[in-house]
Amino acid sequence: MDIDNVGKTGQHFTMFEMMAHHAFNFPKKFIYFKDRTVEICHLFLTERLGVDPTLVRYKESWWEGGGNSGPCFEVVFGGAEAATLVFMMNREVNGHRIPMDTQVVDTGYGLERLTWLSQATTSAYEAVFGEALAYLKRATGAKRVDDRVLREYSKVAGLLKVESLADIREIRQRTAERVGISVDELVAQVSPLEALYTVCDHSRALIFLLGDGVVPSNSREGYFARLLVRRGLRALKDLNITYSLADTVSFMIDQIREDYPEFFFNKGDILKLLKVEEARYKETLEKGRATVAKIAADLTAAGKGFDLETLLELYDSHGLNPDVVQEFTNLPIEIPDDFYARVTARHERPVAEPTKRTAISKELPPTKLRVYEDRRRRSFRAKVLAVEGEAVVLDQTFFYPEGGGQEADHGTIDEFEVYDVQRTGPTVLHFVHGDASRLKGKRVACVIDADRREALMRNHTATHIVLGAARKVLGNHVWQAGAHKAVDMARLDITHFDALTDAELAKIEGVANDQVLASRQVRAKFLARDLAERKFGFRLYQGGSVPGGELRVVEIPKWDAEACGGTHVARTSDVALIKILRSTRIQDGVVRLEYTAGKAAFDAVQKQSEEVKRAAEVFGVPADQLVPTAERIVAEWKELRRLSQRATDEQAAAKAREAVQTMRAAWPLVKQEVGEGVGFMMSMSKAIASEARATAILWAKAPNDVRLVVSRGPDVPVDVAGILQSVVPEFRGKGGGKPDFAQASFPNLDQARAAAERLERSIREKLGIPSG
RNA sequence: GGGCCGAUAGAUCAGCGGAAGAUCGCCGCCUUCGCAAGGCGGAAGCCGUGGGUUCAAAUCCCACUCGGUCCA
Repeated sequence: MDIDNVGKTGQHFTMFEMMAHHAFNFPKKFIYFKDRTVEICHLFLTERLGVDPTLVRYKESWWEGGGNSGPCFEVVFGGAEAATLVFMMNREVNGHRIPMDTQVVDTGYGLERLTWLSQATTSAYEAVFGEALAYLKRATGAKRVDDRVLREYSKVAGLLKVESLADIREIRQRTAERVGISVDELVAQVSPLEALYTVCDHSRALIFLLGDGVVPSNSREGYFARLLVRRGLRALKDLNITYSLADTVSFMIDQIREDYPEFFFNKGDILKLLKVEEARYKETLEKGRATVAKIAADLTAAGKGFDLETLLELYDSHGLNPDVVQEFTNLPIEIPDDFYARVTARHERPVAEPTKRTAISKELPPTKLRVYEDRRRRSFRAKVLAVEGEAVVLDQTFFYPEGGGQEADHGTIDEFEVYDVQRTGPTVLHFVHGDASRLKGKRVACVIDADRREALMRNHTATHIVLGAARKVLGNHVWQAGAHKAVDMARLDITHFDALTDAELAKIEGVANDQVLASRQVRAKFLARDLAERKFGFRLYQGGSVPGGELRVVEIPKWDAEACGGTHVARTSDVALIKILRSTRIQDGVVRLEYTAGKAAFDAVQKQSEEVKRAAEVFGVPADQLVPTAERIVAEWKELRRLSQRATDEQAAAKAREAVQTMRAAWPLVKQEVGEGVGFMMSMSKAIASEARATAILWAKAPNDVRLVVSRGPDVPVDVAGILQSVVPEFRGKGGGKPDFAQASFPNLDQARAAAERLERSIREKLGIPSG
């Protein structure tokens, strides 16, 4: 869906609510399929909604997706697609299409379109956003638009495929003709309404996005949220009213309170996110204003206007679309119809090749995964069913295969060391060092590395605790955006609109450890999906959605509940200690927390205090004096550096003055070796060159070579760099510079001296004064 | 996940191979009954971090960190 069209066509929405009915036809239990589905649909439309049956058309075509396929019907009327009926009956296996045992009916009805079509309002927006629109209209005092204009407009729009600005222009053209007014007049009438529609639509979409845990950012769905906010704000600006997007959203949340109480509950968080995003856009615009002014000045100086390339660059790199740029400058701007397509084209480059995965081709026997039966079991016996390379397949296992961000268990199978455990379908692969093929068919003794497993369990439970703590401290918009649990460290990525302050971090750490001390139970149990969702809500899916009708729910009562397949300790107190090590903003809208639990946390704390102690020893002060001492010493160091630089400058200037004044020549020329070092020499050279008619040739030893500089005052008519370049190669030197300042280096002092001699002669010659 | 832009004085930025600049702000002086404005002077910089190229790097190349932005 092209969000550019929202508001303009009378029927496009950013978001739509879909209603549906499904039927799963199991082999032994047939419910209904094609004919009956179409019948149900038709009855619903004509009898329930009262749509004229002659307007409804059913278009049959073929649907494919997610490895499945089957026939489908598009249900179209009034030029708009109102529903889709899909009949899944095949599945793709190795490029072959084979019939499914269970045939599925999957339908979708667009609520907004049905509302529109059954209410016969001037546009879909009027039907869907009746009250919110009224709210905004009161604020704008928007002139009433002739219903006839709107009706024609959306009728024409419905007939055409809308893909570009050109299409929109055509719609306007045709509508204007039909109503009998000019295009300009039409646009003047319609555009305030378009803006209103856009605001309503985007506000609603944002409520759902932000309410479902999306934080505006610069990537993925977060970016979509950002886009909606920015477009919404621009539309509001066009309307010239003082309402903020937050006001509109707030009003709408109240409106839909009954249907969506969870958004009402999270209203504070949603509005907070919006306000942050609004402020951020304002900042971007402020910066943009300066950028545009600068570029405009450069372009004017060059006698040019804004070209396409500049506009693309401004939008792509600075977030300023051409409309905004036009507001900031008086220079004429031309925007081609395909501007946004060109932006997209800029990004179209060969995609990175997909990472190759060594797939195990053969069909392997399934493993009975028994980890969840007993979290304390560390040794067991099992039968080896197969050995594939380094992978051992057992008939049953208590090893935890890597998953849910938790690393795999290690241990041994007989004398073989298990270094990784992975799951492929129903099979668990235990990777061992060496050739274990002789174990095939035998019963083996398996032992899990207990320390490792316990560390992983603590870190995993700690992750649930920290997530709950972050949500408590930062707000309900916090969701898990990724997580990894290793042995000595765990990390959790959370959605949040800003980097964390030290205070917030300390608070999260504190709250998390309170939960550890509270010694809450950690319960894990399998629940039917609908039951689990009803009890805990969609917050369950912190690690993404989970397939299957049954979920394993890990619950810390009154704190956190997640669908999770990991291993956990029995009580939060078993985590012992949570130490947050650091937090970084890994991208806009996502903050990464790194922490450890249990023994590793203790080690981390001990290591930190060890380091503080050692640092204190370096300064020779007690540990509690470390900070003030470090501050003092850095301040002193800066002061000393400054003083030393000033002293060098002063001494060098004095020496330079002395050397120049003793000369009493028309063109004083100082040539000498500087014993005080390269820095001193540079200062001196600069000081001499501040005399209008003076010239300096100085050299000094550097660690690896000898440096020489030639500098001259502004009145001396000599290109010292030119002379230097012509003289230096003869003495195995290299260098260059500007007409009034040049430098070179030589391998040793003798070469430098000889070069200086020659330089002096050349310069004197140029100045027309005798040598010596 | 991919692309592009950026990081220099407290702030905003210029400089884009020859040892660091402007404007605002700050401090002092002049002018004033006082304030603002004005005039003169001054302080203030590991030129994001680490490597490389070069006689020479804020400047060119590579990596990293941080920020901005666009696209899927």
